[in-house]
Amino acid sequence: MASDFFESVYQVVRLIPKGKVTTYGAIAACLGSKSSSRVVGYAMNGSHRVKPKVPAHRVVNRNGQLSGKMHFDTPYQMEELLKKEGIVVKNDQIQNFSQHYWDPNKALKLD
DNA sequence: GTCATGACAAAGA
DNA sequence: TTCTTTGCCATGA
Repeated sequence: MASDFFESVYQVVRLIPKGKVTTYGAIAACLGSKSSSRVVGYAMNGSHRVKPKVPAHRVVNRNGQLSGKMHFDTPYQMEELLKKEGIVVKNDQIQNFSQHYWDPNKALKLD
């Protein structure tokens, strides 16, 4: 059972449009606690057990690195999914990260 | 009930 | 500039 904080995380992650990615810190900041990025990552760890699975593959660390690819069914599933959405992944690193970056704060503000 | 750990990030030295 | 330390909250033992 996910706590409210986790639910908020899942909610934001599900808002990420296809072909876009965001960072743990951005989500944490979106929730109001920029320092909670670690909790966001842990929330992603439980993302596989929530009913509406969240596109966790669209969430990477601030370096654009596929930090959590090993937590998927298969370690290569994450980059596969990203590639399918048009994102170029090289050596667990998203290329043109700034180009694919999607800011939840901005999206929510614009609504 | 407490202790340690985790898909991270920002600030200090 | 890089390296180290602290914060955050939930989960598991």
